[in-house]
Amino acid sequence: IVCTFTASRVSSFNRHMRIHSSEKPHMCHICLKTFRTVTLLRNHINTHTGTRPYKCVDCDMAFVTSGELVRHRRYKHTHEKPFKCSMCTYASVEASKLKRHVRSHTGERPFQCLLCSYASKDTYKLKRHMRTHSGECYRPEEAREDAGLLEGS
DNA sequence: CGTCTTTAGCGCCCCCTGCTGGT
DNA sequence: ACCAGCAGGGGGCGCTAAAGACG
Repeated sequence: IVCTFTASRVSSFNRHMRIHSSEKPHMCHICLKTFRTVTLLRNHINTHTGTRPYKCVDCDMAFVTSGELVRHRRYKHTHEKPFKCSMCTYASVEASKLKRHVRSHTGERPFQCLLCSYASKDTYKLKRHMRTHSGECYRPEEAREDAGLLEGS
């Protein structure tokens, strides 16, 4: 594996290289999940305890991380939308939302249903679609065969 | 070097809307 | 006409991980 990291400092490079190891020395005493840094662990424990140190000054919402607060403020208060679509006037608070939006231009449908020919532009639409397969008389093998997805059949 | 902050990303859920087929 | 089911587009938040910044 060739690591293309281009950090200017050796210390940053050394830290980066640690992500290639599975070393996660900091364990949550509640759920036993482990984390690479104490900061990550602290944030995680806050999700257990309900501690939300980052409070919005314009409403009563509060968040575990500063990033969540910034995003909330963009959505609800500042309406800053840094991610602009190059093909229309759409703009979004989050990059992932822009990515999802762009698929409405390109028609790309990366999320294929394994049981029929339907494919979705985002993960949740596929999940929602899957509910239509969960009715009575549902037989996955038959459905896969119908979709031409069973090998040797 | 360790910690805090910022940025990036995935996931989950919900809402509104339009289409379609059954009644 | 009305309604239910379904998919498209999008808003908002939960949480984790990596990189940047700093004492």
